[in-house]
Amino acid sequence: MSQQHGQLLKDHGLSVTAQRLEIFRVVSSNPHATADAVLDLATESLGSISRQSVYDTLNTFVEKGLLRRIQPNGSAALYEDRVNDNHHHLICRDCGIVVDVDCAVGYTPCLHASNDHNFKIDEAEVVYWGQCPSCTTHTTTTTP
Amino acid sequence: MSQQHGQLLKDHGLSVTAQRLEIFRVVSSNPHATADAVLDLATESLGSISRQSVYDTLNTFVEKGLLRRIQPNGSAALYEDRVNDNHHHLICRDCGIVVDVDCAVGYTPCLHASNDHNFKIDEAEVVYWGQCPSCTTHTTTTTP
DNA sequence: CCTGATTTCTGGAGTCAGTCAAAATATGTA
DNA sequence: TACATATTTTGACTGACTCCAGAAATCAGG
Repeated sequence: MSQQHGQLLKDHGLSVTAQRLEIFRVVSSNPHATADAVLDLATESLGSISRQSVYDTLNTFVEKGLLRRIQPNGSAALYEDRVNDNHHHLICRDCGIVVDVDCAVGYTPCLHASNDHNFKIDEAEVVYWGQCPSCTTHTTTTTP
Repeated sequence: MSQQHGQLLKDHGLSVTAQRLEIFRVVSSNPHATADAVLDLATESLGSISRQSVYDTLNTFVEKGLLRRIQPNGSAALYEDRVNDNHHHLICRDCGIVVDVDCAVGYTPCLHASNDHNFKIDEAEVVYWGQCPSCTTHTTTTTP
């Protein structure tokens, strides 16, 4: 498993280090984790790792396409390892929880704008905003 | 014109102030402006206005449905006054320009997630990322 | 196993987007 | 015009990064 991750890093021209392997592992097993959460989790298992390394590594991974970064409503950035399917996100306006949803129709319909204005479009970002089940029940009315 | 805006504010139960009128005017004539841009522009024409008022007013307007807020991945929130049609956005990764696009199919198809996880979805925000025509010609390769 | 290159650590400074709380001021209605 | 309410100002403050730079540690190729 780490074996595979190591290979993945090499394939992307990155040297293999304990920190990188661990960060990748943490994000894989904790989708939608913040940088801070990654720092905590990696510190736990690794003994210690610097905040700077976490940010550096996360950024490198996003650049190389190993991870995907999502940044909802002003909250901290979240990282996930599902990079090769085009799935979208459902975000609760109240508690901020993020849930994956597969692409509405399956065949990336969202990649086609009605008029592309001659842009070279490479990604369609879709965010569904709403209220999650638990926030719905907690608040009888909307916002008091 | 400001006359109309004043009425609009009253219709939504808001008192009419110079700041609000100006902020509304600025957003109307500068669609996709950030809060900071609004602050700058309003300061220019008004002489002075506080950062706080800009944020307060923008939030109030969004709540009242006078403005729409879009929050693309990784950028500051943008504001626009087209609130009654469901249109989407095209953003250039290089220069950051934002262009409106009408909804792909016309009948808000994006409002249906493949699985809504019992969320009460109230909005689907779609952002197409790519490279605008002028940035495409300026850069022969991607990023040097 | 050596060596050069890459990565990590440390710690501090700086930025950006947005928020807080209390005091000062303006608005609109009686 | 007075007054209660709504709005704005002020200025500090927060969280989440980002950048810097030098030293230490680690990695990978020969």
